[in-house]
Amino acid sequence: MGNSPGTATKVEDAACSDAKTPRTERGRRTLRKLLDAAAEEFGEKGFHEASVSSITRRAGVALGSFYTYFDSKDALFRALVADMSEKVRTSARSALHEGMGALEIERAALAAFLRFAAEHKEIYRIIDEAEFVDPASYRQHYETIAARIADRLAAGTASGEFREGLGELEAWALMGMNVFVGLRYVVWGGADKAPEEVAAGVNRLLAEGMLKH
Amino acid sequence: MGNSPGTATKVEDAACSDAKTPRTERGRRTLRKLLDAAAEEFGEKGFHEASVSSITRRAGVALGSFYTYFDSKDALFRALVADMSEKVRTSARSALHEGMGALEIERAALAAFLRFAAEHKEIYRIIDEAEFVDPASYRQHYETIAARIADRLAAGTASGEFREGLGELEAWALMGMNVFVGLRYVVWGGADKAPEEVAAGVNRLLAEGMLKH
DNA sequence: TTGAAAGTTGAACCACCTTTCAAGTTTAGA
DNA sequence: TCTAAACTTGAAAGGTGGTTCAACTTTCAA
Repeated sequence: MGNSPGTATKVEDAACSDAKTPRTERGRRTLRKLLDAAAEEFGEKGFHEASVSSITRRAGVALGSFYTYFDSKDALFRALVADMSEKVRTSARSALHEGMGALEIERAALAAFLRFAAEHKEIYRIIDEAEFVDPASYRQHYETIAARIADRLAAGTASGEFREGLGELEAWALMGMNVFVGLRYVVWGGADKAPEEVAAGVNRLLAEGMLKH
Repeated sequence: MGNSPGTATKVEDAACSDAKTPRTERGRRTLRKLLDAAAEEFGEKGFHEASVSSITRRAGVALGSFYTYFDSKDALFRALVADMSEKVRTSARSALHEGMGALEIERAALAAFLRFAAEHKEIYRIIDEAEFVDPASYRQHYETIAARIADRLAAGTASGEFREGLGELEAWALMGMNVFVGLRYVVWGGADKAPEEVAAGVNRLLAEGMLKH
């Protein structure tokens, strides 16, 4: 998965809520192998088709070792959702810089999300399946993102760039656009459109709407 | 489920692709009981938590009878997805009338979809789960709807109401908005906002965008 | 009325997978 | 070096639930 040291730490942090924290270097390596194997396995097969034995086989550890680190298959999935959810938020935030205009911020956040999704197509399947495996995290994932978008919209209104009346509804609408164009042009691909092109198109819709003139 | 005769026929039609068509009146009644029970069961529990025996119990028929009508649990689910997908499209189309403006059409279509979702909250879970159980129908469902939206946008441009440059990307963005506001304000509810209010908010975003003035 | 086709029934079969466990190996610190 | 804790191992327990099947009942047309 090619983690930078920074994000690697994050994975372990997020996972620790459900994982039994390893105390040795060997333990940390095994936990990491399990998490990486699980991300691949769940991404390819989905939760129910994926099996613990197949995950341990992929990770190259014994079946029984799994239960040294996780209480259950469910617990592993929850740890993964928490981790992916955190990564999505981080990727968008890292694209924002001082001095950007409100509209520019929305374009940059979407472009960053799309680039992230291109490298981690599993997120869609993992987040989507959380609706069934772990509804609470599913809901929290989207509510957290919507809240962050709503904050950005309010800031845009405060700075005089956005009109009045942009609230939760508009945040959800924007989030829905972003998720769906990511599904269509990044996950389903077809190399149809580049992330920047998609982000620009959505941005224009946000700025001008659809009416003539 | 309170089917009008029209939609009831549709259910059977859609299901027939996978179901073994019953030849007697009694058979048609049993098939219908199974489909209705399955919609409830899958909606409440999701595909994997739902069990064939629980569906037949709910329908009041013997376990073995299930296999008179469907080859497998998967086949039943596919029949249900086809049916639900058709119903969603029908509900939006039925809200459109002659002489409506292009923007008005979008508002009416969204409002109709939201009202439909309010009465059939199962659609979200069933369509969403198709991503894992039957990926081809999942994809087809959204591609079909996006194509229909794109047609409406093109018509709006042709009539001079919408600007140039509205294509597939904008159709997917619009669809994403509609799906997500439906999830937030209808499926998750909270009686927070009425369908018409949601549709009006999204419509304004479509018309004016977010910029000041 | 009658018999062949359609439909019903539920116990049993079976394949699959999560989880446990007791015995063995490695690690880390004193 | 030595030992207690951490970690590993894979066979097997235990459960679940989809699917089959052979005996039985109902329907329908001739």
